Amino acid sequence: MDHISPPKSPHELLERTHSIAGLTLAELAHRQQQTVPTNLLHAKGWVGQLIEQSLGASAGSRAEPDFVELGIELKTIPLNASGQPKETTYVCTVPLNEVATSWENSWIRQKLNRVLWLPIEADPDLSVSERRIGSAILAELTPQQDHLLKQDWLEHMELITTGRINEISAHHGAYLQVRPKAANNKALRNTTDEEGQSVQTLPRGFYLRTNFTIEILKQQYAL
DNA sequence: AGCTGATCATAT
DNA sequence: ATATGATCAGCT
Repeated sequence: MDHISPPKSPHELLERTHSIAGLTLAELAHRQQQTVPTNLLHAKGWVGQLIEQSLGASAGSRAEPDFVELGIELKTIPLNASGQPKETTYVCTVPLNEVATSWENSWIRQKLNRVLWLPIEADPDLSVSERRIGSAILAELTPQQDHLLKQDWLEHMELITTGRINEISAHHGAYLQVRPKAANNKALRNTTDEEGQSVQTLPRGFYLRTNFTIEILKQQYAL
Protein backbone atom coordinates (compact mmCIF):
# COMPACT_ATOMS: atom_id res chain seq x y z
CA MET A 1 0.00 0.00 0.00
CA ASP A 2 1.09 3.56 -0.62
CA HIS A 3 1.90 5.76 2.33
CA ILE A 4 0.99 9.40 2.04
CA SER A 5 1.84 11.89 4.75
CA PRO A 6 -1.09 13.26 6.74
CA PRO A 7 -2.54 16.52 5.40
CA LYS A 8 -1.25 19.53 7.31
CA SER A 9 -4.44 21.54 7.14
CA PRO A 10 -8.13 21.10 6.39
CA HIS A 11 -7.44 22.97 3.16
CA GLU A 12 -4.83 20.43 2.11
CA LEU A 13 -7.20 17.61 3.01
CA LEU A 14 -9.95 19.13 0.86
CA GLU A 15 -7.52 19.56 -2.03
CA ARG A 16 -6.78 15.86 -1.82
CA THR A 17 -10.48 15.05 -1.92
CA HIS A 18 -10.79 17.22 -5.04
CA SER A 19 -8.04 15.19 -6.68
CA ILE A 20 -9.96 11.93 -6.22
CA ALA A 21 -13.51 13.20 -6.80
CA GLY A 22 -15.02 11.64 -9.91
CA LEU A 23 -12.55 8.78 -10.06
CA THR A 24 -13.82 5.24 -10.21
CA LEU A 25 -12.70 2.89 -7.48
CA ALA A 26 -10.71 1.00 -10.11
CA GLU A 27 -8.82 4.16 -11.03
CA LEU A 28 -8.05 5.03 -7.43
CA ALA A 29 -7.11 1.45 -6.59
CA HIS A 30 -4.65 1.47 -9.48
CA ARG A 31 -3.07 4.67 -8.18
CA GLN A 32 -2.70 3.02 -4.79
CA GLN A 33 -1.42 -0.21 -6.30
CA GLN A 34 -4.37 -2.12 -4.95
CA THR A 35 -6.52 -4.77 -6.55
CA VAL A 36 -10.28 -4.29 -6.59
CA PRO A 37 -12.32 -7.07 -4.95
CA THR A 38 -15.01 -8.54 -7.18
CA ASN A 39 -17.55 -7.89 -4.44
CA LEU A 40 -17.51 -6.56 -0.90
CA LEU A 41 -18.79 -9.67 0.90
CA HIS A 42 -15.31 -10.53 2.10
CA ALA A 43 -14.00 -6.97 1.86
CA LYS A 44 -16.62 -4.88 3.62
CA GLY A 45 -14.21 -2.18 4.73
CA TRP A 46 -12.18 -2.08 1.54
CA VAL A 47 -13.60 1.15 0.11
CA GLY A 48 -13.15 3.05 3.37
CA GLN A 49 -9.59 1.85 3.76
CA LEU A 50 -8.71 2.70 0.16
CA ILE A 51 -9.96 6.25 0.74
CA GLU A 52 -8.07 6.51 4.05
CA GLN A 53 -4.81 5.59 2.35
CA SER A 54 -5.41 7.96 -0.52
CA LEU A 55 -6.06 10.95 1.72
CA GLY A 56 -3.30 10.22 4.21
CA ALA A 57 -5.36 9.18 7.22
CA SER A 58 -3.05 8.03 9.94
CA ALA A 59 -4.97 6.56 12.86
CA GLY A 60 -5.15 2.98 11.59
CA SER A 61 -7.56 1.07 13.79
CA ARG A 62 -6.70 3.10 16.87
CA ALA A 63 -9.46 4.87 18.73
CA GLU A 64 -8.49 8.27 17.35
CA PRO A 65 -9.86 10.55 14.62
CA ASP A 66 -8.63 9.50 11.19
CA PHE A 67 -6.79 12.79 10.79
CA VAL A 68 -5.48 13.11 14.31
CA GLU A 69 -3.72 16.45 13.95
CA LEU A 70 -6.80 18.05 12.39
CA GLY A 71 -9.34 16.37 14.66
CA ILE A 72 -11.24 15.22 11.59
CA GLU A 73 -13.00 11.88 11.17
CA LEU A 74 -13.46 10.31 7.72
CA LYS A 75 -16.70 8.55 6.80
CA THR A 76 -17.73 7.18 3.44
CA ILE A 77 -21.43 7.27 2.58
CA PRO A 78 -22.52 4.47 0.22
CA LEU A 79 -25.17 5.83 -2.16
CA ASN A 80 -27.92 3.85 -3.86
CA ALA A 81 -29.04 4.46 -7.44
CA SER A 82 -31.16 7.39 -6.26
CA GLY A 83 -28.20 9.07 -4.60
CA GLN A 84 -29.48 8.37 -1.10
CA PRO A 85 -27.49 6.71 1.69
CA LYS A 86 -27.80 2.95 1.38
CA GLU A 87 -26.56 2.01 4.83
CA THR A 88 -26.32 3.34 8.33
CA THR A 89 -22.96 4.74 9.41
CA TYR A 90 -20.92 3.05 12.11
CA VAL A 91 -19.39 5.60 14.48
CA CYS A 92 -17.68 3.85 17.37
CA THR A 93 -17.92 1.11 19.96
CA VAL A 94 -20.44 1.42 22.78
CA PRO A 95 -18.54 1.65 26.08
CA LEU A 96 -19.68 -1.22 28.28
CA ASN A 97 -17.46 -0.77 31.30
CA GLU A 98 -16.75 2.92 31.64
CA VAL A 99 -17.72 5.41 34.27
CA ALA A 100 -20.48 7.64 33.06
CA THR A 101 -19.40 10.65 31.05
CA SER A 102 -21.24 13.62 29.60
CA TRP A 103 -22.32 13.85 25.97
CA GLU A 104 -19.99 16.82 25.63
CA ASN A 105 -17.00 14.71 26.69
CA SER A 106 -18.09 11.48 25.03
CA TRP A 107 -15.93 9.77 22.45
CA ILE A 108 -18.79 9.60 19.99
CA ARG A 109 -19.31 13.36 20.08
CA GLN A 110 -15.61 14.01 19.65
CA LYS A 111 -15.70 11.85 16.54
CA LEU A 112 -18.82 13.42 15.08
CA ASN A 113 -17.85 17.01 15.82
CA ARG A 114 -15.86 17.33 12.58
CA VAL A 115 -16.41 14.74 9.87
CA LEU A 116 -15.21 14.54 6.30
CA TRP A 117 -18.11 12.78 4.56
CA LEU A 118 -17.30 11.17 1.24
CA PRO A 119 -20.22 9.87 -0.84
CA ILE A 120 -19.40 6.81 -2.94
CA GLU A 121 -21.63 5.14 -5.51
CA ALA A 122 -22.82 1.79 -4.16
CA ASP A 123 -25.67 0.76 -6.44
CA PRO A 124 -25.48 -3.05 -6.55
CA ASP A 125 -25.93 -2.91 -10.33
CA LEU A 126 -22.52 -1.21 -10.55
CA SER A 127 -19.45 -3.36 -10.16
CA VAL A 128 -17.11 -2.29 -7.39
CA SER A 129 -14.58 -1.19 -10.03
CA GLU A 130 -16.92 1.18 -11.82
CA ARG A 131 -18.33 2.92 -8.74
CA ARG A 132 -17.38 6.57 -8.58
CA ILE A 133 -16.15 8.75 -5.75
CA GLY A 134 -18.20 11.86 -5.06
CA SER A 135 -17.45 15.31 -3.69
CA ALA A 136 -16.41 15.45 -0.06
CA ILE A 137 -18.33 17.38 2.56
CA LEU A 138 -16.42 18.69 5.55
CA ALA A 139 -19.10 19.28 8.17
CA GLU A 140 -19.16 20.32 11.78
CA LEU A 141 -22.00 19.22 13.99
CA THR A 142 -24.64 21.93 14.00
CA PRO A 143 -26.21 22.95 17.33
CA GLN A 144 -29.44 21.31 16.18
CA GLN A 145 -27.75 18.04 15.21
CA ASP A 146 -25.79 18.11 18.44
CA HIS A 147 -29.01 18.42 20.41
CA LEU A 148 -30.81 15.64 18.55
CA LEU A 149 -27.94 13.19 18.89
CA LYS A 150 -27.54 14.08 22.55
CA GLN A 151 -31.15 13.11 23.24
CA ASP A 152 -30.68 9.69 21.66
CA TRP A 153 -27.34 9.21 23.38
CA LEU A 154 -28.78 10.07 26.79
CA GLU A 155 -31.53 7.46 26.36
CA HIS A 156 -29.07 4.79 25.30
CA MET A 157 -26.58 5.60 28.05
CA GLU A 158 -29.28 5.52 30.69
CA LEU A 159 -29.91 1.85 29.85
CA ILE A 160 -26.24 1.02 29.32
CA THR A 161 -24.99 2.46 32.59
CA THR A 162 -27.76 0.75 34.57
CA GLY A 163 -26.96 -2.69 33.22
CA ARG A 164 -29.94 -2.90 30.87
CA ILE A 165 -28.12 -2.88 27.54
CA ASN A 166 -30.00 -6.01 26.52
CA GLU A 167 -33.19 -3.94 26.53
CA ILE A 168 -31.80 -1.79 23.72
CA SER A 169 -32.72 -2.76 20.17
CA ALA A 170 -32.00 -1.07 16.87
CA HIS A 171 -35.52 0.35 17.03
CA HIS A 172 -34.39 2.80 19.70
CA GLY A 173 -33.06 6.23 18.81
CA ALA A 174 -34.39 8.67 16.25
CA TYR A 175 -31.00 9.32 14.63
CA LEU A 176 -28.50 7.32 16.68
CA GLN A 177 -28.83 3.55 17.00
CA VAL A 178 -27.14 0.90 19.11
CA ARG A 179 -26.57 -2.32 17.14
CA PRO A 180 -24.36 -5.41 17.39
CA LYS A 181 -20.76 -4.85 16.31
CA ALA A 182 -18.96 -8.16 16.47
CA ALA A 183 -17.37 -10.95 14.52
CA ASN A 184 -20.57 -12.95 15.08
CA ASN A 185 -23.26 -13.43 17.71
CA LYS A 186 -21.05 -15.76 19.78
CA ALA A 187 -18.42 -13.08 20.38
CA LEU A 188 -19.37 -11.88 23.85
CA ARG A 189 -17.91 -9.28 26.19
CA ASN A 190 -18.13 -8.80 29.93
CA THR A 191 -20.35 -6.13 31.38
CA THR A 192 -22.33 -5.54 34.55
CA ASP A 193 -26.03 -6.30 34.90
CA GLU A 194 -28.76 -4.50 36.85
CA GLU A 195 -27.82 -6.26 40.10
CA GLY A 196 -24.14 -5.47 39.68
CA GLN A 197 -23.24 -9.01 38.60
CA SER A 198 -20.71 -9.61 35.86
CA VAL A 199 -22.44 -10.98 32.77
CA GLN A 200 -21.66 -11.37 29.10
CA THR A 201 -23.29 -9.46 26.29
CA LEU A 202 -22.83 -8.88 22.59
CA PRO A 203 -20.47 -5.99 21.78
CA ARG A 204 -22.41 -3.04 20.36
CA GLY A 205 -21.64 -0.02 18.27
CA PHE A 206 -23.22 3.38 17.76
CA TYR A 207 -24.61 3.84 14.26
CA LEU A 208 -26.10 6.90 12.55
CA ARG A 209 -29.39 6.18 10.81
CA THR A 210 -29.66 7.20 7.18
CA ASN A 211 -32.10 9.97 8.14
CA PHE A 212 -29.08 11.72 9.67
CA THR A 213 -26.73 11.28 6.72
CA ILE A 214 -29.49 12.36 4.33
CA GLU A 215 -29.43 15.70 6.12
CA ILE A 216 -25.66 15.92 5.70
CA LEU A 217 -26.06 15.42 1.96
CA LYS A 218 -28.83 18.00 1.87
CA GLN A 219 -26.51 20.59 3.36
CA GLN A 220 -24.35 20.19 0.30
CA TYR A 221 -26.67 19.18 -2.51
CA ALA A 222 -30.36 19.87 -3.04
CA LEU A 223 -31.88 16.43 -2.67
C1' DA B 1 -38.30 -2.06 0.04
C1' DG B 2 -36.45 -0.87 4.36
C1' DC B 3 -34.59 -2.14 8.55
C1' DT B 4 -32.48 -4.87 12.21
C1' DG B 5 -29.47 -8.22 13.73
C1' DA B 6 -25.44 -10.70 12.00
C1' DT B 7 -21.25 -10.82 9.86
C1' DC B 8 -16.35 -10.20 7.39
C1' DA B 9 -11.43 -8.38 7.07
C1' DT B 10 -7.56 -5.97 9.02
C1' DA B 11 -4.70 -3.19 12.41
C1' DT B 12 -2.80 -2.77 16.89
C1' DA C 1 -8.68 -9.25 22.45
C1' DT C 2 -10.80 -5.11 20.83
C1' DA C 3 -10.60 -1.33 17.96
C1' DT C 4 -11.11 0.13 13.15
C1' DG C 5 -13.21 -0.08 8.15
C1' DA C 6 -18.10 -1.27 7.03
C1' DT C 7 -21.90 -4.34 4.24
C1' DC C 8 -24.68 -8.53 4.21
C1' DA C 9 -28.98 -10.83 4.27
C1' DG C 10 -33.12 -12.49 6.40
C1' DC C 11 -37.38 -10.77 8.45
C1' DT C 12 -41.20 -7.82 8.56
